[in-house]
Amino acid sequence: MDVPSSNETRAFAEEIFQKVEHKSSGSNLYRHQEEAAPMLTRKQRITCTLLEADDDDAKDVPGGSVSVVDKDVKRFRKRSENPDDDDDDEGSGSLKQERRVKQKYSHDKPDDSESEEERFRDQIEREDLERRLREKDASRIRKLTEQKLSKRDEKEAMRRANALKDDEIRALRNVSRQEYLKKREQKKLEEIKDDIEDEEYLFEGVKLTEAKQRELRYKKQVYEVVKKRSQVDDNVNEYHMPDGYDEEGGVNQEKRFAVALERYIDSKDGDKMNLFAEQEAWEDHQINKATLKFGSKNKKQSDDYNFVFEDQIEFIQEQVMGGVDVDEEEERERSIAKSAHEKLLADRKTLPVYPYRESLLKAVEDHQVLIIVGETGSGKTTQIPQYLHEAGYTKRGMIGCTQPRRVAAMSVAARVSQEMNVKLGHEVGYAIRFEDCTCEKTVIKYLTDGMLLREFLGEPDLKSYSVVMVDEAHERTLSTDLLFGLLKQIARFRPDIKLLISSATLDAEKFSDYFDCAPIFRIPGRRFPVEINYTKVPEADYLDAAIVTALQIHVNEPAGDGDILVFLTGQEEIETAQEILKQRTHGLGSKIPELVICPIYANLPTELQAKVFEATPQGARKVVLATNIAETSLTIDGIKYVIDPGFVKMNFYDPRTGMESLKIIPISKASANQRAGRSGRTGPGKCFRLYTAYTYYNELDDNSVPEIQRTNLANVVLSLTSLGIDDLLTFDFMDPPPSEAVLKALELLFALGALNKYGELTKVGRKMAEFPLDPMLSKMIVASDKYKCSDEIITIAAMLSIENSVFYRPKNKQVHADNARLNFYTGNVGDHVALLNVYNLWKETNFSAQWCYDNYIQLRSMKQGRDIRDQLKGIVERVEIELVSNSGDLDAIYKCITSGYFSHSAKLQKNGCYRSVKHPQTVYIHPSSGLCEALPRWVVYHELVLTTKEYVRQVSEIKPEWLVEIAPHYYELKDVEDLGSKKLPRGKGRASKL
DNA sequence: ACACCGTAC
Repeated sequence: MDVPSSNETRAFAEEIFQKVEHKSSGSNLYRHQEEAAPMLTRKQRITCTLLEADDDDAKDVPGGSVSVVDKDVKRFRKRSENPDDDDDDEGSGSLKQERRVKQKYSHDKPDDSESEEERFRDQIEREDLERRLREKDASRIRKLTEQKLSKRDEKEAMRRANALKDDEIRALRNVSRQEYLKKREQKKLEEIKDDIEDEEYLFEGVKLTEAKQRELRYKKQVYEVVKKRSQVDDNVNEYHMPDGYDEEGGVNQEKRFAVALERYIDSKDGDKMNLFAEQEAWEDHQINKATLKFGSKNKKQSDDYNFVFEDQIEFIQEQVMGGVDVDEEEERERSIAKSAHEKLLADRKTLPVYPYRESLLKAVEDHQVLIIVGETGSGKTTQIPQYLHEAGYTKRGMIGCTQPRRVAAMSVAARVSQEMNVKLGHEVGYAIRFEDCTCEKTVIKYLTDGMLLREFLGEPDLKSYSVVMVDEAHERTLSTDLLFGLLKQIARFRPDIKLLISSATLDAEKFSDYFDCAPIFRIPGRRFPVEINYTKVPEADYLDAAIVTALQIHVNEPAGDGDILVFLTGQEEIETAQEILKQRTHGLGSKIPELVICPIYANLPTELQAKVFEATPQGARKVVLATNIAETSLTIDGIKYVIDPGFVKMNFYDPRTGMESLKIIPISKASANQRAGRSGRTGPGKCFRLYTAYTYYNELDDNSVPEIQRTNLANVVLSLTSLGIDDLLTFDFMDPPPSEAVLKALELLFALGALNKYGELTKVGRKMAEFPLDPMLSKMIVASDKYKCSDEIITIAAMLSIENSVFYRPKNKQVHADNARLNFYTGNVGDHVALLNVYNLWKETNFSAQWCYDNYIQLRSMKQGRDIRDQLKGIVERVEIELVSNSGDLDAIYKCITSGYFSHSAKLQKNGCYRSVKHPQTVYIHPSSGLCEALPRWVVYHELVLTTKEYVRQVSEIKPEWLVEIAPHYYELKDVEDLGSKKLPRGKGRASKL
């Protein structure tokens, strides 16, 4: 190959240029003229030579091909003949300004004392500066021109691609699609054959690298498979080649050929690499599918999967790293590595974070708090704790790394334990609710952020930790936000503890500001390019637009090249979209390839969720209709297209009314980028945003409202109070919650008896803080001691914490599901007792899965409920509440519920709606409740949610006199005495003293 | 006439 590419030359030249400029700036230049001047000239000469090598562009640079030194001399001669002629050059504004400054500077010096030589030197300096500025302008212009050119190329490529699509559409109309596909496939086949022959000829007698050999083998395999299929299989629909290489015809062949040659030599040209990587990824994919299809399906699959996975990692590395030395060395290292573990170690070195190991350790050494910014896949979560361990930080205590999700904590811990070649739960462990997989030996501990928060309660200085890393901090969960405040606090009196805040966002300055200007350490990520498309005009109906877009992609893009992911807002919307898609694809029949529709949302039963992870059948395409669950919580392989309508359903809590509202709101820019990124996980992807670019740049917020500002804080306030933080209004939150919400929480805790009038924790409050539940539920459990029904109450508490996912109600079987649910309401009981019945009946069947299935109950939620119940049982014993059962006395249970929920009372009105007592407001019983038709006079409810109406959910009937009996500090007799009268109670009289 | 996500010693 010839000299460095033009890009490289230019970059080098610019770099030198900057150094020169830096060196010459300021007064230094004048103080060390003798030193500086010759150096300048030499460096300039190098720059110039380099620019000359870059011949195409050099012509655009004024004077670029003329030797600087010669020019200088000429210009000086001219100047010395005509020293006052200063206006022959037309500089930019900044140039002129700089010149003026310079002149002023030289005027400051007394003119008469200046020797001729000094003036000469000064002039050279000035000329130098001018020339440099001019060159800078030139390079900017050059860059702009390049950009323009590449844009033009892009347009051209797009035009060609569109022309092809038109072709395809025409083919669809005129010829039968089958015929068209067949033809195209044959053409493809010929192309592959040519390609293989070409390469074989080219590489004849050359010793090939292993990768190259494999590549050739793949190509042959592909050829065989395709040939076989085109001979045997008449159903072309099931399989055809992707469009990717039709677009550029012969030119592209050349490119591919060139790339094949340069592959291990020239890695600078990103586009070529992408093109190749895409093709290779496709080939790998196809071969894998072909081999999988003929192999046994149930076993050995994991091995095959691993094999492919590694190959994919390999090709990712080539994209990121490239370069002849590194690659071959790696190749050697890999082929030498025999055991799986050695391979893991080799993989570790290929992660983007690896080159930063030393500087990272240095930074951690020098600073107590460090903000780490790195894209997903940079290896920060798995590698950094290991580096710190290797550097000896674990001698003083554990390294804790928090994750917002349980699965993440578990899987990362498993991966790291493999890499370190230790058993999971020994040196490397994880801690999540219900599962503590650590021991005394544990030095690296992955845990959920909520879990670390709980650990704070038992160990307020976290002395067993030497390093705490808060991962995925940009997600700003309630727990991470609290951890920020607490960690910042302990960092002050524990100078030995190190804090790492890791985030994927570019908004790291905010984190840095919060942690007293902590330094930001950036690790470049590894990612495939994602092409982003906006709509031209705003779309009125995003659901319809999403469906149309999905079908467009399905028809226009080659089948088998990647699946589609659509972000919708909720279960109902997903079900609607599913039906419409089914209808439309059914209407098209066999004209288009098969479209597999996979819904996914958190409340979908596990068996149905699994469908989304199954491999897409050959020749078909999967379209995944997902809620926000696909944004962060789960990753689906094979997604190439993302459709983003730009909306999300979010929960907002209004502390004034105590009402939660589920609102569909536009997403944030951060969210939009996260969604787009889901398409570029395993190869180049495309994202279709169903809103305009203007909307994105001008109407979307940068980040979503952090959870702490839109949630009920009762639990948070109780936890913090039990940590001894009593002044919550001045607590150092990164984004403080509205003070109204804090006050509301304090008010509630006071009413529940958890705090005294000085805001201090009471005995009851201390007990309540032990429970990982809402304070109202905790109070209910604490009160059960008095009513002797703790056994039932902890079941109800456990069931209420999973309330929304107990009953499964699919759209097409709503009637069946509703009938099944009625069985639990026999005896006209409230929702609380119905939940108790569900649990007890399930327990009687010995926790049968079949029983759940028969009764439209979610097994997953029930299991979770059982776990929570077991945990509560343990805590109940510890806080010395007697565990007794009193199943006969339902009134005791209702009274117990009232002890926690007296503030959530509502009274029936004449027209069938309810009016909440404390903050007068019209509410309705949620249609899912068993009491929505019975309409009892007085009820307590678990929660108040605004969806389409103000609904109260999980309702039980109570007697009004209980309110006064149980909460005399909250209700007076006159609040409930108008029991018999039909008159509406006046709002004025009901407000009570606190 | 109806439900986003995730999490808690």
